[in-house]
Amino acid sequence: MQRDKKMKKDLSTEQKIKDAARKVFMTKGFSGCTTREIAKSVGINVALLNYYFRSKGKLFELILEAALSDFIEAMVEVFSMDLSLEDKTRMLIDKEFEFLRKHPELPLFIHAGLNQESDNDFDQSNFLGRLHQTGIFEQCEKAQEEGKMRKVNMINVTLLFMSNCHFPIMSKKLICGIYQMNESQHEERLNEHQEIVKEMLINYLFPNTFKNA
Amino acid sequence: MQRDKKMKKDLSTEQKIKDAARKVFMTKGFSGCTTREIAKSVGINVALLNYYFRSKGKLFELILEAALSDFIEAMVEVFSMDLSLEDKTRMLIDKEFEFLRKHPELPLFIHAGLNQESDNDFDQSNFLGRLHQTGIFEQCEKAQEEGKMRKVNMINVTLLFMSNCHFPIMSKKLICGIYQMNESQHEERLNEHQEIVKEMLINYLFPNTFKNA
DNA sequence: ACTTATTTTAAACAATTGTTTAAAAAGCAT
DNA sequence: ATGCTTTTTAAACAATTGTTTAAAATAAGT
Repeated sequence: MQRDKKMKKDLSTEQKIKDAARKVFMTKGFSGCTTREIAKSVGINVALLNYYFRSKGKLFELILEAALSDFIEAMVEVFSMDLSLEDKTRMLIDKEFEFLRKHPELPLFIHAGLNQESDNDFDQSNFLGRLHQTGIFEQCEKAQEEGKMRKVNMINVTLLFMSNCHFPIMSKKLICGIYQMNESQHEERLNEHQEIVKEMLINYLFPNTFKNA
Repeated sequence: MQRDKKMKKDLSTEQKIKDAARKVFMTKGFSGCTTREIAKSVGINVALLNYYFRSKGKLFELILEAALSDFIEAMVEVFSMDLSLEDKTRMLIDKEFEFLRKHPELPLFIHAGLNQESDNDFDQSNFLGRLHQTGIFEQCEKAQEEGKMRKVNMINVTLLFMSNCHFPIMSKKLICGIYQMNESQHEERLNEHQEIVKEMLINYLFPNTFKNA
């Protein structure tokens, strides 16, 4: 009678395992760490890990799904606001940079994690549906018909946002390595980049509002 | 007397190992594969792998370094051409997309690989120096002083290019997962994105040459 | 042909892996 | 306290890991 039957306990152990697993998986990846490492960082026995979650793989899938959900939810939050598309653009980029500064390992973890998994059916959380519910697609479609927004496929719009927000964060080591920068120098570049991306994307997606550089 | 003493042999075994290691490391990452897996894919014994290269780690570093060099070299090639900055921009993006379509695992491999390593001193190949030799920095500086190019730090310029070329490739699984796309649909988005990125970056970096959308 | 150096292999090494088993400890109702 | 369930542990499992050793096969030099 594993869990699932009665769940009255304090939940703290299960949650502590998840937290530790998240931290370890994030920084080292699935095959880059061991179950014992995770257990040790919680202060529990290895067997307890398989007691709560059935296997290392199952635990990983859980963490990965949660990570995906986290960052889709950040988009949903902004899209649900009552703002113009230009303001949503600015807001999304700012929120994304802010969020990713706190969780810089997240993008790389997600992409590497998805590549590790064999099946790509992460439709369980219905991310597309959650995005649709915000009405962002209709808002864009309307703006595009009115000539206020450049007619670009929404998938490409998504790519533009994600490319310019996620990549600068995940490429930290590469960029610092090439340009021989330290942490604070990179931070400075990142801050400037945040403004660059905002201006560039708004200029490109809403060309009528800005006619000058 | 390992290697290094006399190297007259045909080299094919050593190269075959490198090729196989590159392929396996690329798709599965350092800790995602085993030395036996690599050896098997070459058709040799495991010990031979440690005979040519001293350890799994050493072999990995070699592959990673070569991968980094490969993609810096692609940039160097374009920067060395006798073209205007606008043309170099277009050329670089096209070459980058073309190159990455052939090696889609490369960016993720590099970023994940750099995170796995403890020391980030990959200055051995002197990437920055190679970039400087092309004269691209002077060309940009001159254009910026003449008001033909937006005054943006070269590190940010690098980030803009890499973000918009690398990320669309490495995010394939994520984007396909969210938007429920198959291979060919994704390919279509990618082709369109290539044009989008070209126009967007040129509009942003060289605002004088294009005043309209 | 003989000697020497290089390349390749089979086998073993000790350490670590994810997972399971069986028993102990802790909680909880009665 | 007594039973029962849930939580936690220690120990063991078989499989796999990277690496090494010692011997065999091949090539090269004379």
